[in-house]
Amino acid sequence: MSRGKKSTSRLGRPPATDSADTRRTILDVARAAFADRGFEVTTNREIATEAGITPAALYHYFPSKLDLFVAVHHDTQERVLARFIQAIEDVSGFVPRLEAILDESHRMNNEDPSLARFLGAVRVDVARHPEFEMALQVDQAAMDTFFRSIVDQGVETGDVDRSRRALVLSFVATTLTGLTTGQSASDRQHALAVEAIKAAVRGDLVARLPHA
Amino acid sequence: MSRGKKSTSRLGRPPATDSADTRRTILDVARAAFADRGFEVTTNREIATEAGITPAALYHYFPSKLDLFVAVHHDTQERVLARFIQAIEDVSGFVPRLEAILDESHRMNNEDPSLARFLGAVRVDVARHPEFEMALQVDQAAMDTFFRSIVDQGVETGDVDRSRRALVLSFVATTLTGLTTGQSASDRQHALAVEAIKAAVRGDLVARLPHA
Amino acid sequence: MSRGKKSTSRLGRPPATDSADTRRTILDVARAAFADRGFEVTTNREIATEAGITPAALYHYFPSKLDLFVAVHHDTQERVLARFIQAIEDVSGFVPRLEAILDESHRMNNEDPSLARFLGAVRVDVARHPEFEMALQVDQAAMDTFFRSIVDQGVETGDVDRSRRALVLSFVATTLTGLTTGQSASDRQHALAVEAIKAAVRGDLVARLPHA
Amino acid sequence: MSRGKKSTSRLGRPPATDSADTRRTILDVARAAFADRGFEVTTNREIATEAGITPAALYHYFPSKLDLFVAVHHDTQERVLARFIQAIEDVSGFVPRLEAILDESHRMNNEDPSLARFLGAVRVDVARHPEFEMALQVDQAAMDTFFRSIVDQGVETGDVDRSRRALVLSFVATTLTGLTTGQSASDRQHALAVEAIKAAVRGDLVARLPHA
DNA sequence: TATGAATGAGCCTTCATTCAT
DNA sequence: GATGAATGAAGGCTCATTCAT
Repeated sequence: MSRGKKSTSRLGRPPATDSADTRRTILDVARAAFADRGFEVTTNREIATEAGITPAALYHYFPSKLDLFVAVHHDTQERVLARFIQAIEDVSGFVPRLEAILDESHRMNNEDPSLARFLGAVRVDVARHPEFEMALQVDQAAMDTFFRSIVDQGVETGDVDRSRRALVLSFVATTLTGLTTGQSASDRQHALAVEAIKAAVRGDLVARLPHA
Repeated sequence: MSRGKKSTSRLGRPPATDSADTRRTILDVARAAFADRGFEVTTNREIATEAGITPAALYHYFPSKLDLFVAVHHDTQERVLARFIQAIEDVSGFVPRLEAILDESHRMNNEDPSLARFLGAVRVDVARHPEFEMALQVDQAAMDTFFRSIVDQGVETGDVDRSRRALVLSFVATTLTGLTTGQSASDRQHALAVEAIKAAVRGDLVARLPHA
Repeated sequence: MSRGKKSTSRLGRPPATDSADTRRTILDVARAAFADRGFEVTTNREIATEAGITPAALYHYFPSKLDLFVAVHHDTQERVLARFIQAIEDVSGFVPRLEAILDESHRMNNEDPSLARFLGAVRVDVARHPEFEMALQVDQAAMDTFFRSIVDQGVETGDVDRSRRALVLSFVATTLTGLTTGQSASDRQHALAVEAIKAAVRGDLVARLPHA
Repeated sequence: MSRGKKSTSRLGRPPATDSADTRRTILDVARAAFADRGFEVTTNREIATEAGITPAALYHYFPSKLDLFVAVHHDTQERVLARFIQAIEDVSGFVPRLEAILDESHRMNNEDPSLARFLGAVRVDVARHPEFEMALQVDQAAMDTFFRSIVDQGVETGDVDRSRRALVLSFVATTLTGLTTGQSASDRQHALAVEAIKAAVRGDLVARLPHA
């Protein structure tokens, strides 16, 4: 992620740098930092250093720390959503689709754990900084809409009972929050959690009520 | 929340009680603050003001902000665990017990939402402050042990397939994290999420796979 | 102005200090600094150092740099106005009163040049920071009222022609601005300027129009 | 204020003229900015943006912000002085000349208020930045010399009493400082102040001392 | 037990300036 | 002649913490 030569940087424009590259690097580095340590604890200096620049240079790309956070959120949300959409493209039926999403989720967590972790962290940071809500709600809404549509299609195809629409939606939200917030540390842990959710959705997590 | 007037009479309650009161107040106030805003964003001044004292006075009760946080964690964990233990006392069978825990969880969220919210927030704060890990792991372990024992008993009674022990444990962890982190804002939302988890555990969240 | 022992200060409350004293010192030191260098150029660190404390300690007394500035303005305005009022107490007639004010002005400039210089500097800083206007206007109004009343009394006693009320007021304002902004550096220069204004008011600055 | 489109034809105005235009624009824009907000508060970016270029481009015309300020001062002083000199060309006698200067001053304030305001602001900025003193003193001296010569001629023609030379000079300085610093905001206010000064010089600002 | 005065470290941000292009 | 990317220095302010009282 960093710029290679560490302390050789001097005043003025550095030779042979691409602005877009630097922006991308900042976004990636910041996502990881925000995911790991949250908005408050992450400092501009940390992000900058990891991106191979100075804190002041950050302001060349983003007008403030909050704006950077919002940009990271937008970027991440967009990427994750694109993957989800692509994952269910050739899949039909509610349960298969949810499973496809969970699998894709696991695949992404494998490639770059900071994606899911960041999205999990956002929930917390938003709760702690009510000002964020407004700035992020546009992106947030896109994801909500996606899941709503999955469930709604399940209702239409008969997979999900109409009366259980809200229930299922709540389950998806709760479960995905738990997955991103608590279980994305190790690959094995994440895989296990994904399998557990799948089993629960299929209805065979525990033995078929032997008490009844 | 604020402390009563100090009695000037020589007889009566010993001063020690006053001190214990203040400590209790600080703990309660701090739990709410940490739950709402997290460790970083919450300032000593806020806690102190809400407890009716000055920031400096905090240091008579806890040697540092971190120690206060740990104390709050210990206190909260203890109280929640006690409620959980009591909730399953007269219940047998894995699913009924899990349901009892979920119900108790909902009841507690109703009485004092800061309990669950704090426990949800801890997970995040610990991840963000590696120093916390060591200090909290003793308390954390107690809760883990509790859930492990629930599942293990389920295995023994045959409710939980032995091969699925880890899976079920992961499900409980994921699900409870999601519940405390994401769904404890409104009572209705929390109730719905609890019902959703119960349905999933019972295996009738969605229609019995018509595709199969 | 400063606290004596320079680098002996350590953490915690310093022994034997009076809060009111420190506040007074800050006010005095800040007045001089703002007068000399203006609001922008003066740093909290400079003020603090000259007052024998750290920049952070400033915030124990004033919530922000702007509030400190406003407090200095209030304090200075109050002191100067009190002196002016006292100076004209036993004097009657417009010209004698204006002369009394000019003399008092000179005396004050001699005792503590920062008083007048600060008031001169304020005009500039307000023009440069429109946000200040609101904060200072209450104090400003008191001084304006004072001068207006002097002129108005002159009108009543017949010293000032009713039709020239605005003209005289403008002269006083222009002249006093010039005095505080431009001529308060050296005592001799200030004295000369005061005499010049007096002569102009008396009408014998230059020879009685020999051209006419 | 903005620069015309660069002509791409090989014939026509040499590029040097374009450059001179830009320089002129910068000077004008900077004068207004420095006059309004002073040296400190005005940023290179503001000046550049208003001149239609980038901050870095400023450095092709002036080696530093301070040099730009000095250049603006030189330019402004020169222009104002030229107008003053021209204003008194056909006028003789001290009072008439001073009145001519005041009138011209008012006319200039009407045409471009930034001229007078800048000169008023300089006094303050110089006091706040001792480094300026040396750089500006050459220009400053020209203006001083001009006023000195006016007064000296008054002495020679008998309009000004020889013993009052310094007094009159001080009056002119005080009064002009007050005019530029405090009264150049509105045209009406400026006009009134000019009339007030004239009246004072003529000796009929207030009624002829009835107390004497 | 509690307060009030103070510190030191650190944060976000701004700004004049530099240099490769 | 001009831009865009970057730096280093500094500034206002906040905060956990300390210590005399």
